[in-house]
Amino acid sequence: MKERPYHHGNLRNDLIEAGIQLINEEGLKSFSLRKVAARCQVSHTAPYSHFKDVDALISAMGDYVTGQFMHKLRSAVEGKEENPGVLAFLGQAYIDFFVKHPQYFQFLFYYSGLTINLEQEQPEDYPPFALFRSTAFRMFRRWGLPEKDHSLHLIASWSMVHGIAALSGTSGIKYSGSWTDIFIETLTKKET
Amino acid sequence: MKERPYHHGNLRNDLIEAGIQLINEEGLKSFSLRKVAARCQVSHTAPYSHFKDVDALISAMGDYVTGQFMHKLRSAVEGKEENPGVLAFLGQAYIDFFVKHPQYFQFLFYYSGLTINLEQEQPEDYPPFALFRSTAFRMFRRWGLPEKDHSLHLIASWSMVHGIAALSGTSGIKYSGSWTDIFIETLTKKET
DNA sequence: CTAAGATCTTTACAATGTAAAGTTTGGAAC
DNA sequence: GTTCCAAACTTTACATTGTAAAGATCTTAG
Repeated sequence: MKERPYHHGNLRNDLIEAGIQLINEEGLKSFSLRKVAARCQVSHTAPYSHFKDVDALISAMGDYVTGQFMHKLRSAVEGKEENPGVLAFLGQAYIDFFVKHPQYFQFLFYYSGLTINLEQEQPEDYPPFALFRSTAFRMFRRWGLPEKDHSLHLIASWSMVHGIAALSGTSGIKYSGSWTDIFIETLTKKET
Repeated sequence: MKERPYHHGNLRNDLIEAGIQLINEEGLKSFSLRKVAARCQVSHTAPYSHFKDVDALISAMGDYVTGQFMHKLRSAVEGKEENPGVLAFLGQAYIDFFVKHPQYFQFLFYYSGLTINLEQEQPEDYPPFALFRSTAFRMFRRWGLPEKDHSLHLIASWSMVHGIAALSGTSGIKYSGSWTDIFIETLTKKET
C-alpha cells in the first residue's frame, strides 16, 4: 500500500478527467470544484495551483471534450475527402457525438464562449467548425455551386446539423438515422 | 412616503419580472434567488411562499419569456397564414427574437427541460414549436410536397432556424438579414 | 369577531468559490 | 551533497448561495 505523496504528480489532467466524469455521472447542475478535488483526493483549493478559477477548469474540460469530438469528426472524413457525400458523413458524425453524449452539448455551448468565424480561418477558430467549413467549401467547389453562395450554403448546412444536434441533445426528439437524407437532399437539390 | 405593507401584493409576478431583468442586466451566471428577492425588497426566503425552489422560479421565468416569444411569432404570421412565404417570416421572427435578446437562448434551452414532439400536437408541446409545425405543415401541403416527406422537411427547416438562432445567440456569428433567403431557397427548391 | 391559512421574516445551516498564509517537496545552482 | 527557491499542496477563513424550520403578521371565510 503506497502512501499518496504530497505532490500528486498529474493533478491537472486528473482534475480535467474527473470533472468530465462528474458531469457524465451527475449532470451539469451538480458540478462543483470541491467535488472534483475530492475525487482526486486533494484539498479543495489544490486546483488553484493549476487553474485560475472554476471557469478555467471548465474551459480546459471543454478543450478536452472538443478534442474527443474532433477525433470522431476526423475519423468520419478520413480518406473520404474527395467523396461527394463526405459532408453528410461529417454531419452525421457531428450529430452522433451528441446523441451518444447528451450532456456534452449543453456543457460545450453553455459554458464556453465560442466564436464562430464565417469567412476565413482565424486563430480563435472553433476546430469542429473549421473542419466543417473547409470540408463544405471543398464540396461546394467540387459540385460547381456559384462561389457567391458558398457562405449561405455553409450557414444553411451547419445550422441544420447544429440544430439537429441541439434538439437531439436537449429535447425529447427521437433521432433516426434517415435524417442523413436531409442534408444530402438539401445540398444536392441546390445543384440543379 | 407610503410604508411598504407586510404583504407585498404582487410578489409572484414581481419575482418573475425582477428575475428576467436580472438576467438581462448581469447574465445567467450571476443569477441568484437572493438577489431577485432583494430587488423586490423582501426577505430572501419570501419567494418560497410562491415557488417550491429556485428551479420553479426559473421555470416560471421561462414560461414568461416563452409568452413574449410567442407574441412576436404570432405577430409575424398574423393575417399572412395563406401567404406562401409565411414560413420564412416565422423563421425570421424566431431568429430576430434571439438576436435581440442574446441571453434568452441559453436561458430557455439550458434550464428548461423542453420536449419537442414531432408528429402530432401533444399536451406538453412547446408552443413556439407547435406554431412552427402547424405553419410548416400547412405550407407543405399547399406547396404540394409529398405527405411522407413532411416530417423530414419540418426537421430540416426547424433545425436550420433553431441552429441559426443558437449561433446568433451564443457565438460571434454576425447576423445578416439576407439569411432569410436560406429557408426560402431551401424550401422552394424542394418543390421542383 | 375569530380562527385558519396565506404571506412574509428571522434564524440557522450546509455547500460552494476563492483569498491568504503556511507547509512540503523536487530540483536547480553552487 | 547542501542550500535554497519556486511550484504544488494544505489549512483556515469568509462571503455567497439555496433551503429548512419556526415564528410573526395580515386576510378572509364562517
